[in-house]
Amino acid sequence: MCRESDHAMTDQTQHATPKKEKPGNTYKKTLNLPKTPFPMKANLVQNEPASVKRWAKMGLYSQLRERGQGRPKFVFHDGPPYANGSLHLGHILNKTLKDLVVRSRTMMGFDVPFTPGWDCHGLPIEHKVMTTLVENGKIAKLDGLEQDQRKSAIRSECQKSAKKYIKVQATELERLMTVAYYADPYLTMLPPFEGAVLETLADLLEQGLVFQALKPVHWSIANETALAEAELEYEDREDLSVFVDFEAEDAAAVYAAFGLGEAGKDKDGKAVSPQRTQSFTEEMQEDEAGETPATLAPGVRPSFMIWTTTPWTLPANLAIAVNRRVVYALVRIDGNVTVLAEVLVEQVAKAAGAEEVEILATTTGDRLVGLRYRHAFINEAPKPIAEPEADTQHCYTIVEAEYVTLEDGTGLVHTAPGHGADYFMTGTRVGLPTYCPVQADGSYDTTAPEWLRGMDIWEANDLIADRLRASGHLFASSRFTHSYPHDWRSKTPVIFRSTEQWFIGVDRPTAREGVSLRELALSATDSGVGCFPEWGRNRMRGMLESRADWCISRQRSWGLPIPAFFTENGDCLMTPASVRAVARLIRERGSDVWFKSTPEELLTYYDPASDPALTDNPGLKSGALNVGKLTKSPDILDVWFESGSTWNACMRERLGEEGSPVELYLEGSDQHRGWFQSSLLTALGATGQPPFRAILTHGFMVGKDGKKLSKSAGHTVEDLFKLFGADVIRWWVCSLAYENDMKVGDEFFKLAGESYRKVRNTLRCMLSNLDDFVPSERQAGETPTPLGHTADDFPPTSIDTWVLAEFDALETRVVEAYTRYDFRAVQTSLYDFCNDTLSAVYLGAVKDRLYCDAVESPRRRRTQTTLWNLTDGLCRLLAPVMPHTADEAWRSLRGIDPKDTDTTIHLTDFLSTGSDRGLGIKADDRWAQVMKVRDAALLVLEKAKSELGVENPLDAGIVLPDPDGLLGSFDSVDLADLLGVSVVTLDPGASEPGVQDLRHKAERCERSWKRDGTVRKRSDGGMLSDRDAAAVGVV
RNA sequence: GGGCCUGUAGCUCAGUUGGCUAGAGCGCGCCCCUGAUAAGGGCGAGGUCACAGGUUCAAGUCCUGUUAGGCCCA
Repeated sequence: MCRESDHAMTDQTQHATPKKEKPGNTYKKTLNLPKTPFPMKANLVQNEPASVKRWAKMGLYSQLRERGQGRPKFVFHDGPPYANGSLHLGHILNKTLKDLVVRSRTMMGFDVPFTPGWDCHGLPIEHKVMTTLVENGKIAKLDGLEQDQRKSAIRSECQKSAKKYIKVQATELERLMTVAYYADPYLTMLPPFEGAVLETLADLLEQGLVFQALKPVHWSIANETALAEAELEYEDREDLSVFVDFEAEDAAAVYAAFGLGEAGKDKDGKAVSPQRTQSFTEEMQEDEAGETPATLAPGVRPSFMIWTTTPWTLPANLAIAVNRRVVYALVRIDGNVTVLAEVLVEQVAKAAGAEEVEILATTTGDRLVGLRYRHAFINEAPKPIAEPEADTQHCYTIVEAEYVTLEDGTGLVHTAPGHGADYFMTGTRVGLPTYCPVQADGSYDTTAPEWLRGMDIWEANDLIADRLRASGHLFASSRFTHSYPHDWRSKTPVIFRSTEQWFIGVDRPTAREGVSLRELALSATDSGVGCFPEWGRNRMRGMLESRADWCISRQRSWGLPIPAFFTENGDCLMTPASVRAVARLIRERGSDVWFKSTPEELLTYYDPASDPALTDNPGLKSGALNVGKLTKSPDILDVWFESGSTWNACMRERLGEEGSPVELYLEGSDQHRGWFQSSLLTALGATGQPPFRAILTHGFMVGKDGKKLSKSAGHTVEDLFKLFGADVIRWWVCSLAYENDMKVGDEFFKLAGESYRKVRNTLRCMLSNLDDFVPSERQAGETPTPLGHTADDFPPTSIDTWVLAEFDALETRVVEAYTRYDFRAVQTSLYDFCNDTLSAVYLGAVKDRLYCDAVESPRRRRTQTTLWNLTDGLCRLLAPVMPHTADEAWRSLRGIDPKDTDTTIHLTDFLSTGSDRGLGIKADDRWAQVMKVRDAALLVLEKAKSELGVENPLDAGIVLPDPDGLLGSFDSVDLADLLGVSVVTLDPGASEPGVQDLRHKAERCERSWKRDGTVRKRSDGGMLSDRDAAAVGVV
């Protein structure tokens, strides 16, 4: 039926047949051959969950805390992942790195409490919940509810979703074998946490950093609500696009900017136009462009031409932006003299069907900055209703902005700070008000020109175009199809509309230091905070220098309410005391209380009479404040403010003063703008001190090709555990150069699996030679020196001493690497030690004495003592990386009963830590020289293989050159075993190692296969060396 | 488009303040062992240090530009 398997069977038989009986097997049973229950196959998929269960049963985390009493604390803190979906590789990376920190510092003698956290509020969850509600039709019911009830209903769904994913992620994280306080994580949606966040907000208010201002947000007219980026759907839409001329205020200044010192002439005084003779005069400025005769004398008032697809925003135009580096042309087009980007002249002329086009002069954008213009249909710059005192002196000026491009339009950008994020930034920078005459329902308010008031903006488009055409300001117009954002629910077009938002000002002085948050943050970044890697400092600085005020309000349901109240007159009540009062209530009842209680109830703990902050505000002065008439703010806090407050709401809340500052924040490099920064700003604002002593960043996972990882590609975390096991995944993470991008792919996990197996087999090899070994009671502490061996029994020249000293060096190197968070160095050091020092050198060398020496021979017992200590120490160094395997091997070493759930390596320290101090054995300095000789000898041996036909090193002897008499101090059997040969002789006169073919010179011991020169026929008839004869008990 | 970062053998990475014939592990090839055996060991072949300029007696290492990629902005 299955031919292939038949073949396979045949093959096996064929291979099996020629296997001949080796001579000497009669003595095999007299050897001490390796034996161990520690399996070669790890079977991590089954065994890891058993370990996880065992640690849970023993209460490892709480036992660690108990043991940590009195130890110095290492204050470490978890940045909260978002409670949405299950874990991905990025989480695995981040959480494994954190666990390496927790476990290594713990084993270095610190108490490292570590509370995991989750970011629970926010749009992604709310959006997902809303999508589900829309899909299953339940939304209709909710939309019929009163606002607070509707929000409460949505919030309860969101909470369910967050809880669900917290559970999913926590399970996965425990499966990853991270050690943390999973019994009581911090969740940003828990009442005490929420209360503490609001208290941080109160601290910032106290410092004068929190204020209200207008800011444009995506706005759905249909639903009268603000929308986030994720709630937009882009669809094609046809709009009216218009080219509009805005006349220059000072024509002479414009001509001067184009190098036309005297109007109509270039720098050389040459007339730019034959018709032009008259010099530019003040009177000329009064001329209307339309009145200038067809002669088109350049003396006419020039215009700045802009292009827009949203004519309805023109009433809010407050500036025109240019790019400093772009070349602009002064052009005569069909009777007008206008300014636009030189490279776009042809395109614009074509779009308008202009016939007469002449470039009169050119200049660069920087020459235009600062020129003033007149609005096409508004005489005096308007002020926002909410800010009647707004400063309008900088309106109607040419400004510069980086976003000006030459892709379409005119190279001059209509800038309405109230109607766009870019425009808003520009407006803020140059001091323009955030003017937005559009109301929530999409109609113009009373600050708009009379002919627009109350009108719907979409209707206004045509009206405005007509008006511009009539006044001669419309250069051209056309229908334009472009991709335009739409509300995901109503499918209607979205607009940018300015609304009142809350901000944390980064340039406002704190009451405490009198210095701005930006300055505080920059100086902390420069000196107060450590950065791993160091370039994080630069990156952070750059981001702090350019960042804008922090908008902390969101118009959503799933979050922590901003505890502001409004009076009937529109005055706002949000003082440190009022916020603390609400915080107290929220600590007791959670933020849901905000949506279920009246302002009066919410302010139960608030006493206006004793609030000093009210005295400055005439509208709120005690007596003037009628709590019963207040309304609640509908806004919630930006989730970044919540996570940015964890240093307080988690760390100080749980550890008190000991909880700050945190020693280390460890996240991906995207958090330079995210969590690192939000935490830094809130802490500096609230306390004046940075929340962390150092930040460590890692890079991102990329595909095999070095490109961004696609979301769907690769395995799920569950798959990874099943395919490779958590220890292998962790070993892989440990091997990464995490400061850069890291490539992922199955082959990398497989590779990690192979090197894991190497480590495992090395441990197994040592364990298998300790099967008959019982550590003695003689040495105190956790690392007994077995069976009568003390440090005195380890002469500096013995090979055991050498390897123990190598281990000491390894331990120092590894612990130091752990300290520097250089886990890659940890991994390579550990691997190299297993692969090279142990597997290739030491274990090969001591095989003979372990197998062939009499069981109780001091030499054999000394080596076992060494192996025991090596295994013990190595397991400890490996424990942070592979918690399961290290524990498994360590328990096997001590012969711990599998049913024993109380004993684990994870309650021990590194050997070099505190009382667990190692043997402190010192090896001979000349070992380095011996190892060099070894390398040279192996090379010669390799040559002998092909030249002499000596294939088995035990058939050879080696003559080592020893000009300095250095090797004489070493045991020649040690030297021979190190080379795997039968004998070593020293020759002071030789310069190169030499090989002796012993096959015909010396008999082969039937038991040890060595030809050491002492082999002869024994009383039992066998050919044995002296050592083997003694071991067997014959003469 | 801007800020920060990365590019050294097929793969993953070391290469301190510029001074080596540029290293290691994996993989690969050849060989040994069969008493760590679905293991173990030895030897060997692989590199114009992304590319192009420049500084210097000397550059993987410093400077400039180009190119490919990543993160964050725009």
